[in-house]
Amino acid sequence: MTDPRRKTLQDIADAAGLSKAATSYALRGIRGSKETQAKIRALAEEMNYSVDPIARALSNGRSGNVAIVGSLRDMWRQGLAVMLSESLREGQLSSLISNVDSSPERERDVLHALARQRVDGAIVLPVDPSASYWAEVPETIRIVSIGDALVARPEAGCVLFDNDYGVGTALEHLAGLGHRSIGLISPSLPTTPGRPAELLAQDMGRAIGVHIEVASSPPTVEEAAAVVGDMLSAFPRPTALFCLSDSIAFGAYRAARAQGLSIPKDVSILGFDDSEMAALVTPELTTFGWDEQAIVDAAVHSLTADGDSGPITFRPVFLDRGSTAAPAKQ
Amino acid sequence: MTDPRRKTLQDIADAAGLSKAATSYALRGIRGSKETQAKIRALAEEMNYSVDPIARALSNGRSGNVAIVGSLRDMWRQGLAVMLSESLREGQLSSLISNVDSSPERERDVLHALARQRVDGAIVLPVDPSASYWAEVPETIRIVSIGDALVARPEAGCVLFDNDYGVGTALEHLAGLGHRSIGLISPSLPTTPGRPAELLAQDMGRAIGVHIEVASSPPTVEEAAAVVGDMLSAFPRPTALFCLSDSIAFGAYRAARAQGLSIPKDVSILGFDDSEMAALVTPELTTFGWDEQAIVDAAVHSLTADGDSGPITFRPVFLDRGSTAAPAKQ
DNA sequence: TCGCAATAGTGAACCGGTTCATGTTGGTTG
DNA sequence: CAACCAACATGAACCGGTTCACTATTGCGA
Repeated sequence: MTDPRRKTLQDIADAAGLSKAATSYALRGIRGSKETQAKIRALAEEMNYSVDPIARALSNGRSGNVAIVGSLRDMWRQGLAVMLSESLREGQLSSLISNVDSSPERERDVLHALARQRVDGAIVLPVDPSASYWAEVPETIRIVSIGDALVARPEAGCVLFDNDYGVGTALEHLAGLGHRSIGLISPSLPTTPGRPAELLAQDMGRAIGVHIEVASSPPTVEEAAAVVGDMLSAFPRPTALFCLSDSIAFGAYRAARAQGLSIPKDVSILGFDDSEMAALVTPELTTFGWDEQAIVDAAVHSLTADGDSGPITFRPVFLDRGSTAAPAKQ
Repeated sequence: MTDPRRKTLQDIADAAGLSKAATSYALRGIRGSKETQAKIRALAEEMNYSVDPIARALSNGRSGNVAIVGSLRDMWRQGLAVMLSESLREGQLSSLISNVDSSPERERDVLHALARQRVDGAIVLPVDPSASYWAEVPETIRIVSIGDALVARPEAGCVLFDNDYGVGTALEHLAGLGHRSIGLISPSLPTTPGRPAELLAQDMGRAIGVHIEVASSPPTVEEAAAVVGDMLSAFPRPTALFCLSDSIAFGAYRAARAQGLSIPKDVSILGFDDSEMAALVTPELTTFGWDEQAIVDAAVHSLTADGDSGPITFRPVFLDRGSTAAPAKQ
């Protein structure tokens, strides 16, 4: 591809002895006789022509780019982002990936940048689903959120998780083992009120007589270790930890070990997401798994399909491995 | 942002009572009096105007997009990709991330797609650095490769790893413990000849009287477990495994356990990359760490800086933890 | 044989910026 | 006072497609 100059539509038109317009239509199979279309296609192939996506974007208003925005510091979300971008590519869409850490400010900034970036849509793993800035993204940009519905943008598509089931199963499991004091560590913001999982857990805990203490932590092993460390130094400390992401659970492993607590004898740990590493730590992490590909497909479908197909909910699968047990007598 | 219609340059020009041209120059501070520039800037701010990146791209030939291409299935590379995109964003560049798994065919396809995608440059973690398709990307697209130099494209920037040091240190360490038969599992292609790390290891092994058996594996825990499983079922089996990525090392953990081998008593395992999980598995993984941020900065700088600044080489840091020991008497 | 619709193809306008070649000022200088 | 040079500002062309409104053919049924 020594690329002396990119071929343009005009070049093809000239070679075919047709007008630019006819060539454009033919290439897209919109008008013109079958023979003309075939001829033009062959010619384009032969001359190694391909439409300039930028020119097309300027002309018809769609860039073919989709933004993927979220807190992409833990491995599960990073993996999901990569899967999303792959799925989008199959639909001829490019993906612009932006990590916003766990910061709502960065989320807001990235969204504003998006508005001028001319993306056709966005798939988001929202940091703050209740923020008002979601309404500030132009309606022309279609949004699909994963994990939480965007309150300020009810028309956005969403792919939800069955928190009722997940939290219910987790609490039943732990309560069934005899735990009465559970720490819940969530990757969401401490300031965000009314996040389903936490509230749900507290309600359910109250119903079955289990005390639930809530904390939040950035979703990296290191930072979670610090948060969990604090929680475990309290007295009396919780006998079980329900971590809403595997990365946080791994941080809990580290914190527990740093304090000389053995898992699951001294403290039970429950994760969420079933990352690649869950079955590899010792003891193996009890966690919840997903069908990630199905989640990805649902999100992409919801973004690209015509009618908006209401929220879709996925139910996690409980994977009982080795990191929970009955609490030691205290 | 109810966005009745995006503001255009013409709107600003009209509001300012100036021509489109003058407005364009003023906004970019290229021409016009300081007062005019300030006035226009203020007006643009006030009217919530921002240039349409697509129109600009069409006009001046640069899209402001950079592609990040590589085998992004292991956590270390995924993390690196996210860091790269963040660093690029600080330079006002958007990043298009494409995973090509470990497949040279997909790498080629993605590169071809890139050529028509109008990216300004690409940062690649090459799957097959010796492939000829690297030369097929138009010269107008600047390329920086991380990890290996692209033989077919000598003018590309590159950020290299000090394989001499890494492999040397690893072999010395293992040989020093008494290992005489080492398995080397690399994430690169089995078909790719002359990859530095493997050849180096074999040369060095020969020099110090250690047998080195080479295998390659996709960089996911699961797939690596299969490859290592085969290696460990051979007789006599290697007493130590040098895995060229942590993900592969974790796969080796799984394979060793599946065969009832204890680490490091029955088999020593050495990783590479010092992922977040390395210190969390049991026993803690002995591995090599990087200054990822420095690598990212070097790559981005090499892509955006004016002169091309020759290859930069990073030296890994040996992190001796608990996954290696002297081999058991056989 | 006529009339009419469907089909093939065309020139020109448009998307929203950048840039070039060309005015138009005002102030300095011989 | 004419001549000249900055410094500013401008109209028009351009980037490479899409699309609209319109003309020239064709084929078909009445």
